[in-house]
Amino acid sequence: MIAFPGPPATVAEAEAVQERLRPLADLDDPGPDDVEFVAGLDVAYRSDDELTAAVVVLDARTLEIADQAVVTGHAMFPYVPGLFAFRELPPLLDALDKLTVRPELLVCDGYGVAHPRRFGLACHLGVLTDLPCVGVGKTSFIGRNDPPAPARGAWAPILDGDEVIGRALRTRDDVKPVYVSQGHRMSLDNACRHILDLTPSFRLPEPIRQADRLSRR
DNA sequence: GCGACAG
DNA sequence: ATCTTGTCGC
Repeated sequence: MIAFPGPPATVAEAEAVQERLRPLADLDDPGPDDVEFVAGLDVAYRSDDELTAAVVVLDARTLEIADQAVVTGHAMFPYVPGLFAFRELPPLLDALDKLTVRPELLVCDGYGVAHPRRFGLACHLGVLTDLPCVGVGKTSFIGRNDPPAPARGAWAPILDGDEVIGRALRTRDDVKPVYVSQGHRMSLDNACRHILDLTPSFRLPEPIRQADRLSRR
């Protein structure tokens, strides 16, 4: 695990960190076909800067909880679209360190390469842990996409100009899609396959739902 | 120049 | 993210 350096002092510095780390994200590794344990990560905000980070490890086959960890802390960086990893990363890394069961795949809320500098939270988290990592956003951020067909499993590419940066993936019939993008060591195809497997009942993947639930307690 | 803008 | 009532649908 690479230690998280102190928070950047300025927006420009934070952007420079992303530019510097971007080449370290592995977008060519297709990633594992199967994993035993998957972790979902989420952060809830209590007030302006008090936050609670939660990580829940699930058995990827049964989707039962195998381990979990919570960390409360204070945001050391303001919320700036494109830079919110600098708010959530420190407590999330602390929570990951508290785990007993080691996940082989990370699923985090927010984006990976579908980001202004192609280095969203999922990339940052993946690079620092060197674990396969996928980003799942709940709302659109960067790029444009046609609405996918209404059936679960349907998807449409998220395009930034000619570049495919992710997929709008329908995880439930007739429910708005989630936005999947590569973080680290996992292809977009494989990522979407895993996300569908991890989303049997609700709109959001089970690891994220559980982490969200845990973070608000 | 003016909005839009993950959580 | 969070502040929040009722309401539609399975």
